Amino acid sequence: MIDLDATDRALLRALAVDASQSASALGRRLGLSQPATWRRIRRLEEAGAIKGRRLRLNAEALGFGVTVFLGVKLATKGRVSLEDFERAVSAIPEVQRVEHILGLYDYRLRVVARDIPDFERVLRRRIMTLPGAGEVEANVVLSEERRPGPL
Amino acid sequence: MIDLDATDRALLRALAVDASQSASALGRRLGLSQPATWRRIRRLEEAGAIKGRRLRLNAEALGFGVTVFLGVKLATKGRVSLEDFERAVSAIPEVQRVEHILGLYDYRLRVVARDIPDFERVLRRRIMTLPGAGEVEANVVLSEERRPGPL
DNA sequence: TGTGAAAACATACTATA
DNA sequence: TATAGTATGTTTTCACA
Repeated sequence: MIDLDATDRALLRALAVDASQSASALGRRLGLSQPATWRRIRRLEEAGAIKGRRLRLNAEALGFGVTVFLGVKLATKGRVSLEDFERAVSAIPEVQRVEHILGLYDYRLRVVARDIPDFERVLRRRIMTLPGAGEVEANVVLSEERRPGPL
Repeated sequence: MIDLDATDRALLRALAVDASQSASALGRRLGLSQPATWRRIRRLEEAGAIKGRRLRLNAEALGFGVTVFLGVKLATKGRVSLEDFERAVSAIPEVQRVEHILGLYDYRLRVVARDIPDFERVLRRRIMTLPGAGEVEANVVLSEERRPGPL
């Protein structure tokens, strides 16, 4: 585990909200020079605290208006079946996230589709045919809010 | 809805995986000049296809080893109670995502905590006391894979 | 689209605690 | 030893012809 001082935490908090801020702008707000800020960011990357930068896409604007969470229960739960399931599910482009969880369902999948008929196609042709897939529960996402998290 | 040509889609796909690529490096791979690449990215931002850039943090390395999904059923479901609930839940720093969904539960919350005792504290002091919160189901996340999604 | 100024990144070197 | 600052080269961004 990496331990951070207050400045590192402030940096991560600021970058978690908007990663397209310059080191000099960030440093100015924290009372740090541009190279000092840059070095801290680099150190956090090397230490593994920062895994990378991702684009936040607007799925709706790109024609993917339907997001659904699927709870999937496996019929058989050996080590092999988990790996088979994960491999097969990773090959479905509409699956945006695969969560292996503890509870009533074994996996939670975040699936993005153009519309409801498109989602039905994915569900019937892709999800229901997954190796080992048993019971499936679907939850349509009405709205969603992302927050920076603790720190 | 924005419509994209094949080059735009290739750009978004590449940036969705790693947003810290320069316009010149991206353009080189796509057979595009640096300014042309840069202008396309800018156009996609202005059109709203790109909402921003986020940092991918390593929660475990930062001492937040426990991620739990909570399904929350509201006791009363008027318009006011939804807004009250959402406002109150947004004030909890450990809540990383709030999903309003259709199904057995009304909301799904992604909660990040340092460890299980820390999670219990959040659950008892913060979640159970939310206005209108009824039944709560918890699913500990064992592992997780993020994928670029369709496009 | 290509060019060039302005900005940001990245590194060397020095100072300070 | 660890992290700050100043100075400076390099790359990227971004506007304009």
